Amino acid sequence: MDYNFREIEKKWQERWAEQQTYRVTEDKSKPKYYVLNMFPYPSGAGLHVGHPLGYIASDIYARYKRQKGFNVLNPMGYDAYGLPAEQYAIQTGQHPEVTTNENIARYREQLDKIGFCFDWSREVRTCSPDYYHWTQWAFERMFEAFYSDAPLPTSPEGEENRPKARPIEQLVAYFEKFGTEGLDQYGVAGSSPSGETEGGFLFTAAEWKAMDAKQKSDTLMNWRIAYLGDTMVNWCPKLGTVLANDEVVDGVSVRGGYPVVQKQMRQWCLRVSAYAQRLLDGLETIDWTDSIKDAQRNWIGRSEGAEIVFQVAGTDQSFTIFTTRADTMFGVTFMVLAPESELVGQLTTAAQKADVEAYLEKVKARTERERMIDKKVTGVFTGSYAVNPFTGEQVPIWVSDYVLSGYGTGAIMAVPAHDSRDYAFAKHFDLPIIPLIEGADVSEESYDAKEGIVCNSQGKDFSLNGLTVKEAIAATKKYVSEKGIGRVKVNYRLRDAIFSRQRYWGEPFPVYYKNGIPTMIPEECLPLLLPEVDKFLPTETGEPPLGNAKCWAWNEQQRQVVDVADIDNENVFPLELYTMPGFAGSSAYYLRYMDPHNSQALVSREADEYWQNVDLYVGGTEHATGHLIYSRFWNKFLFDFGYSVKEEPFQKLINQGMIQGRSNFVYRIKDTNTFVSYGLREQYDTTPIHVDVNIVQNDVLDVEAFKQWRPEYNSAEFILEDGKYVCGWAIEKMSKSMFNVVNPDMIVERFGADTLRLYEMFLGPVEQSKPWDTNGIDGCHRFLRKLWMYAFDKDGQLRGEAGAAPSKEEQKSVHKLIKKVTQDIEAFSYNTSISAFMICLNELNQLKSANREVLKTLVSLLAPFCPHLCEELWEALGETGSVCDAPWPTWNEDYLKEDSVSLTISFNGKARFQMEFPADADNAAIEKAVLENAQSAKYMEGWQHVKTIIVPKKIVNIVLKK
RNA sequence: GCCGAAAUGGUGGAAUGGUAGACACGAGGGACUUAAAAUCCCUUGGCCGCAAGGCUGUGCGGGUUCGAGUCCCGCUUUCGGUACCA
Repeated sequence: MDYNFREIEKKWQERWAEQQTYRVTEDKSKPKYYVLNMFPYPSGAGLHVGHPLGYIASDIYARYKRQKGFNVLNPMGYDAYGLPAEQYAIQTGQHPEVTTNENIARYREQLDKIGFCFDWSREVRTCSPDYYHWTQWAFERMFEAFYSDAPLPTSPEGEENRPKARPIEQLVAYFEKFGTEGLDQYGVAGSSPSGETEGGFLFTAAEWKAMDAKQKSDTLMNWRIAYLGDTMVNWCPKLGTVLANDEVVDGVSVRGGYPVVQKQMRQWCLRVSAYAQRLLDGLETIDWTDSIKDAQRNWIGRSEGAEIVFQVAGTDQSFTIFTTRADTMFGVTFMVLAPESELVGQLTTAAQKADVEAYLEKVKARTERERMIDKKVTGVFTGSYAVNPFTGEQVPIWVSDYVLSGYGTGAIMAVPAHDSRDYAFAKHFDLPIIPLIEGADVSEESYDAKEGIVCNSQGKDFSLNGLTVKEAIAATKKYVSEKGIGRVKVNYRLRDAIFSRQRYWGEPFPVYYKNGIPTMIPEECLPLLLPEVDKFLPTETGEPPLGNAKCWAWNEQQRQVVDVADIDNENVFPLELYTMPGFAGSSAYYLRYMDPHNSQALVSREADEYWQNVDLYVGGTEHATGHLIYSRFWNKFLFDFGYSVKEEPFQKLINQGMIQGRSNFVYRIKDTNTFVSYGLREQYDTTPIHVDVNIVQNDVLDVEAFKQWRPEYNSAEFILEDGKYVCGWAIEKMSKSMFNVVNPDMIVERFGADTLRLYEMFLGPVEQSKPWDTNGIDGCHRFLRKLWMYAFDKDGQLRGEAGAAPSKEEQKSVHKLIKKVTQDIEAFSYNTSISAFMICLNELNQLKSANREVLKTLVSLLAPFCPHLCEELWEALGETGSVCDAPWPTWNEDYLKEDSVSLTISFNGKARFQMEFPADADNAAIEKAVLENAQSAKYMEGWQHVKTIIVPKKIVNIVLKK
């Protein structure tokens, strides 16, 4: 009887479904363990062998933990909103929901064939109203919140004294009482800074009270966590929508590759920046790789510096700059404003007006892409001068696009001697360069390093000369604060997330505009369903696709969605036409899995307290600065209001590597239909052509299949080597156009799911990117067949005597395996543990072993990797229940002890020969024996013995000298 | 530019500072078989040698150490991330 994987896998997949083997409930008698994969976007192309890599890795860990006695939550779902389905809808008129459902069905079918232990009863889809109900709900909660470092005087008793999000009513009450007076001291996060150096956005309680509803609404937008703001956005004209920074790569959209331009637009935003410090601090508490943590740290971009106020010469106007190099105040030779800065208009003199305006026009016309490719120095003088508060000197104020409006204050002091960008600018416009560090040569380039001794820095009542850069920075900060010409300031690179998209296929905002005031749909009326539209394109007037919806207005009185034609009715108001971005639905899905069918809350308190947070999260590094930041932010927000019990959502993170494709090539002789084998191609003038890897085996082309592959190759002729056509190969991205896509279904059909699972893990470390090469899969398949033959004889009878005890050698081999596999799984080193299985089985076969106890242990250990086969063997062994509940074996060190040890004897570090010693021999005895050994004498002849180093159980090194 | 990861046979990859190349693929040879499939055995980093054995070898150059693929310093290359962040 052979190993019939097709029958076995079908049988067990059916049985698991029938018996709901992987269904999990909140069982308080067991410790919990939460394993999560980043849920997939169900694309039309289906899965290729690269996709399940992470799922298999986490599935193995989930099964292992279950066997260890944990109650394991391992759910799966779909990130179902997205551009491809919508683009497809625009082209074909097919509703995105239809395509999405089809794709999901296909994904599910493919996933089911691989034998995952997902609890499908907990499946979530971001596009399902039960689900996006809670996405909308969270948005409303963020709208009704602001962020402050400390409670306000108007906060109720018992309000937590830590930086957190709080109900907006507290801020409103504060305005009622104090206006913006003194608001600064509570560290309130707002997009329009209320600090005294900024000016412009201060109001008294009386002024607040005098505001009408619209003005109050507009004002509060500056503090809400979810707010409407005018921001520069990445606008993709071709897609007709804005995109997040992580949706734009090299100035083009990730989806579709269309050009992206900068544009000022009124958008919904999330005040992620308020959480910058906590997002940074939280990294210390979680178990992620340093590379991902670093990526997030860089993205958040904390920098400590100072804000310093400069007066504009001849006026009473002033403006503030941010610098991390306060020590270079004496080297400031000009100032630069960002083109978008409001100051540009204020500071441009009449004489310079035309030049400045021309420059602004030019800058505006440049796309992000052009700016990135062409970094030549440009700028224009405003005509105004700023006064250096340290020296009283006047320096010109310029405008240039190398200064960004969104960072710091949108204005800088330029120190060309010690900043390479300022240096390039100064050289281009011939502005002075003053070196401030002893020995720094700035004739060719700037000296940017923050080290050295400061010079040329003597002011009226203040000198930095002789100090190190570090000391000088500190001294300047102190001076600036004391003199009231600035303050110490921490800046973050992290921006608020732009939260609206001009698309159809996304969560609708639960917002209507009541006389122009954005108003939330009452919580109890959620979810607000995505309306039907006839066209998925923007409207003729350029509004987003939801503008095509007929039934898209809100009747406040009836509390329901009504026809837009009713808008004349005084109770009917237009609904928001924007939809939410992709990351909206993927930001809190891990919480929903805990309690997916709850219609009263995102997650019940009880379920949340049981499951806490994700213990092991598996996914690709590409989400380092997108999803993994948004999710952490979102969860922290929910944590602040007690909706989530843990501040960090993902305790441990494993990043699986990418599976690259391995393409094959045939070589066509130019202008013929003759193909020459790889080894002979040099003799001809050939063109390499991609050939479908599925008709190539071990780099040998199936010539007949090739002729059938495409009509033009019907009459192809071949020049063979050794009777074979050998193909060339290369490692490339796995993609249809390279004909190197390997489909997991095909592998499952040919070798079985257990072989696929084993091989994907055997390929190399989970975290590492590696090419897929089907060639090696035989080895894994062979191992499973050998295991089958270990279990059964030719007649299909279980080998070995029932109840027979394993021999000492068998025990030793098996316990070695238990130890190795257990330790390797804990370290996610699956490839080496699979090797250990192979070694163990070879040892057992050497021993002519046939023992059911041994088999039972092997099956228990292999079950996480190859569940179908192990279920079959488990059943054959007469065990009841599923093998996923087989207790994890433990090893006994006694079996691993050796009677004797073989030591390598080396001389001056060079290994020469082996000697056997009793396991309990002491070092003195070993040294004596080695030195007296005849072989040793040979190597020691003419040398003098210095010392002997003995590494227990490994090596004896004799150190000699002449 | 900056940050991060990596570099080991024909290939994927193993090696708590202790015999480099485990395990697997591929290749070569052999056994069984009418044949094929399957299975089993041997060889397989390079060089020298009939052999015993020797030399050499983990991207490059130094260093620490009795001993370095592993640690330190300086490079090269590749891959990821990020980019006028003052």
